[in-house]
Amino acid sequence: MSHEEKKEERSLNFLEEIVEADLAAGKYKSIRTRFPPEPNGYLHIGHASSICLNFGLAKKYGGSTNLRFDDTNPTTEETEYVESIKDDVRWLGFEWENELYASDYFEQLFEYAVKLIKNGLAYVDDSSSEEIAQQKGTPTQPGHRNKYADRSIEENLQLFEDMRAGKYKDGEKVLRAKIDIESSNMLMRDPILYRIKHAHHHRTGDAWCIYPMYDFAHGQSDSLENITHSICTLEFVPHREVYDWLINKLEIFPSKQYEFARRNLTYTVMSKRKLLQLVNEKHVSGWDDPRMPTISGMRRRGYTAQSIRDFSDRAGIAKRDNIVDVGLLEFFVREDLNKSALRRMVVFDPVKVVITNYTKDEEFLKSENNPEDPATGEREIPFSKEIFIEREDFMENPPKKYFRLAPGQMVRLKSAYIIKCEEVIKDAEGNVTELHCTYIPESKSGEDTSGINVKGTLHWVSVKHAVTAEIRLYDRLFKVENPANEEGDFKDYINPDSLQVVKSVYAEPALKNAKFNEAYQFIRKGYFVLDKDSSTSGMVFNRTVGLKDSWKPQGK
RNA sequence: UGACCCAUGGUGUAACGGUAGCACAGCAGAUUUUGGUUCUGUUUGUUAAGGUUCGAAUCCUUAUGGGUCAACCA
Repeated sequence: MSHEEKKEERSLNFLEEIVEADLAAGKYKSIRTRFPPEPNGYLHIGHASSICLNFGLAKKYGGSTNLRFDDTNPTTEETEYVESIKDDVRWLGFEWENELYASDYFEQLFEYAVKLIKNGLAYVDDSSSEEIAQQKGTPTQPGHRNKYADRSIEENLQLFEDMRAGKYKDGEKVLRAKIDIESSNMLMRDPILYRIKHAHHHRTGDAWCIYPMYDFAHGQSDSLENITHSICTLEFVPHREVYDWLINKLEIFPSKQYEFARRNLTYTVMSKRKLLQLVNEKHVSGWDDPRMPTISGMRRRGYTAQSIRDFSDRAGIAKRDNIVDVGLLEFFVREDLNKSALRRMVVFDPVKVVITNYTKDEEFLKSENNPEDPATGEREIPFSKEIFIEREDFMENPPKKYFRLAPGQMVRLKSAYIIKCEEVIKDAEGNVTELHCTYIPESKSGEDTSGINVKGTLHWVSVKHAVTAEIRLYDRLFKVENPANEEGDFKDYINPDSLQVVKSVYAEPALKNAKFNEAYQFIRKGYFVLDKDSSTSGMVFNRTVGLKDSWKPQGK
């Protein structure tokens, strides 16, 4: 029996295995992870995977997670990004143990550098950027040291102090670790530890004019925070050798780095550099454009935190390159929204239906707010002699399995009556302008005694009661699955039809009370949320995702 | 002509020397006052060649393919 139970459990990913082994071996009493964004852009769905991974791991094994901003490059980093990142992590549903900054450690890092110099493991190099690159060799050719590598400890100490004191201009000197200039790992060829940048830092202001490089900040910050498992993406694999070397020489807490493959998604790009380009060159309206794969864009689009967490969990992690079908993400939003979205009827492209035998002025019909959740109750929908239906829900010459309206055919109007199309009215050009129908009074929804069975059910809106709204329909941002892999500029593959705006759609009056952050399902159309561009003069809805549509017009 | 990482259906991810499974997608059907939901069934896979073993997706070797590394970015 316990055997059966075990088989039901989801197996561990490779990081969970490492953590369990470490815990079992008594290596740590509890684990500590960190999420270390650089505040130079907005978080995207790839980061969400990392967030879910780091916070999820700590949560699962009773540890904690720090939010640490990797802010060692003052020229690209801004407070605006810090705030958006904090918002996004909170919105995703995670709480950090401590809010920390690599810049908190600048003084400590400086002392670490001094220690290396005193031990003859770092030196000040006066070479230019080009010279250093040239002397470093190539991946297939070893590098060679220059004369500065032979400077005395005393001289190095003095020079490094002078760098800090601002005696030199940007680029005049750097501090380098003395590791192995001939290593097959280029990152071990005396990597730069500190560079001079007379730049204003978003937190330390003008206190410093030298800033540590990633390799001399990240591992040390991990160590200072007693991070047990420092999880990063694959491109940092070669950095691990430097990471370990520095921790070893500095004799500080031995944090360990583990790498996993970053999450890629089809029909979008996932690098901050590319996303920044889309924003700066106005291909999108901003970082939170609903077409962007950013957390803020997806939130505005109507994605729920739950669906993103489910996605990250289900997609899993491993060490091989991957590109997940965006359809998986859409599956999880639909799954979540189906349970929670309030149903409303909205006609996007109307054609008028006149119910010729309807004699009442109007009546109010009841309809469930969400068939998946009876607790949401019912609402009233006004019905009258003239209604709108979707233009695509009528065909004069329908194909075989067309369940909608056609001359002489009957359909059910959702939560109302069955109607029959009697006459098609056209203008001079032959366009359908009106449909004249009759209704079956005994077919009223909920009290149908007509005995008539129809295959199709349409959504509709009473003409004189309709309210209008603007809707924004989004499609994939790029025309190809992996724009980053295509020839030439990735921007050449932008989908010109990724946004379709319909200025005026017709909705049932209940939609007038739509609230922000509440999901709606426009019946037979898709899931929508109110956009922040809405005002008292008009509502604007974003389509989060369409409904799954298994109808194939071409039958056969 | 280097080093390192990786290779399981269309996609993602399991199987830890012993029946290749799960999710999405696809296909077929049932139910349905949303062509939605729900339910049922189903197609498709271990990069290749050797070796070790009673037994290999798993271990070894080689090949092939993909990725990463030559920012004073992270």
